[in-house]
Amino acid sequence: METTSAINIGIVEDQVLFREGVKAILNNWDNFNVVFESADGHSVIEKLGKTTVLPDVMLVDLSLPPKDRKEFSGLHVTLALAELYPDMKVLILSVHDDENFITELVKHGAHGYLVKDSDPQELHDAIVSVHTLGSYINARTLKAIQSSMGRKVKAKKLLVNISPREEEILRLTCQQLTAEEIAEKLFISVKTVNGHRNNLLIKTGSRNVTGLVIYAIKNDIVSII
Amino acid sequence: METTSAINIGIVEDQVLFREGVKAILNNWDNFNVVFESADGHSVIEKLGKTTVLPDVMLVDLSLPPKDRKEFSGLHVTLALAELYPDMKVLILSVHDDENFITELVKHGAHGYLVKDSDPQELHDAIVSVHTLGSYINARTLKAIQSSMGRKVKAKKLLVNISPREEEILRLTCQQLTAEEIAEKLFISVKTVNGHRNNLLIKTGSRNVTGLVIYAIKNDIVSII
DNA sequence: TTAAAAACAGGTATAAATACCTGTTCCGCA
DNA sequence: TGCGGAACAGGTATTTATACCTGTTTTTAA
Repeated sequence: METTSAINIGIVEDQVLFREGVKAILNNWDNFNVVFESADGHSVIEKLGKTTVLPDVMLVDLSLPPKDRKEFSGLHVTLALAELYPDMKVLILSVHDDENFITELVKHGAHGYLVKDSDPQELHDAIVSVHTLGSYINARTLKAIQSSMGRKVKAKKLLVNISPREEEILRLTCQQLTAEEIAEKLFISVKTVNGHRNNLLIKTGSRNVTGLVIYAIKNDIVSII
Repeated sequence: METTSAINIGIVEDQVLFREGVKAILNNWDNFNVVFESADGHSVIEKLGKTTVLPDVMLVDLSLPPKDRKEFSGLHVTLALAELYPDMKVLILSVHDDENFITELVKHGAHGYLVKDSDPQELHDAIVSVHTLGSYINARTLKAIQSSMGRKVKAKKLLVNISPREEEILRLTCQQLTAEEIAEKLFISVKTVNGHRNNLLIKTGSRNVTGLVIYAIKNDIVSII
């Protein structure tokens, strides 16, 4: 991957030492210009309005401290930046490697995610990647996204054998149809539908429809998208 | 991003010309070795079993033609590889830039996604990135993932106001507890639990628990992971 | 600082789902 | 080729969920 023209970088980070450290590291590379910095999420939008040189890439600390009572975390900064400056790339820096954290951020418009204990080379790659490719997602982040999307590669194998008829009834059940409605649709008796449902309960180890629905979603029998 | 040691690459692609073309391009770079190739999805697993040098990165054509009647597309190859060779990185090559296609693939274990009309440099970057970082997702792919996750975000905003008590009952309902069990757990009457459930049905526009469970999953009130 | 709204608790019928059965048919396999 | 197993269809009680109410308390906003 080649670094083309200079990249303007902004930093939103409350810890002074960390902020200065990152700045020092970034300035070690010729084509990185730190053109913006802010210590808290609240002032970011305000300060950006007064700036002539907008950052291409904004590094945002996830754990920005809420000012007053109102929450305005890295997530909110991300949301606001995505809304106001759609061309700006947001690269999250965080101490968390919690899957949910990562997924939430990416879902809300972050272009990349990096844990804070990454080495300088990783930071460099992430910035370049975010700038040139439009995103930076490493293996850890991808895994988080996949698991939050309900990747079910493993479970596919453990699938109990659901018969075609049972699957059909499961699918219709997930569409909030009652046994009676399913019976009408399939031209069979309500009792038969309930019979199949009971077999499904046993096969999937569920106690009631709730379990069936969750099973169906987990095993990609129905999609909730 | 620096290319470290040599990368062993496999190609699963039915179009001979395209396969040869990619091979020629890859061989132009010193540290890329094409060690495996296959024209269809079916023979991949079989052939891999007989191979001594396993590919680090497998390029998989998404639109592999189904052999006979049985479907065995790039998706199936991806699933099979993820299952059998968890360390192998799967990089999808596709003519489609359909969001659903991309998301499905990533969900099922692909480590990267690249449209076929990308230039050689992009292919190079993708292979290196998949190999060293464990993933390659460019702006287009990220957008697809985000938008497929995005429905959740929208729904979050349109969220009807579920009261804390209702959310609690919804959560327990999703754990396959009956109204009676929930009542015991919360030290309230079964009638009260049912009252809350009814309010939930109305608020979420559901017909029965099935709808509640799907609502809860869609809105991240419960996790199915 | 009160009205209004919403949360919370509970009640009564009724509809639906669940537990537990029987019998037939169809298919793989030894 | 006929045996075992599973799919499919149906039936009977019983349990559980749903529809539709009333009243009290707590929040919200004008």
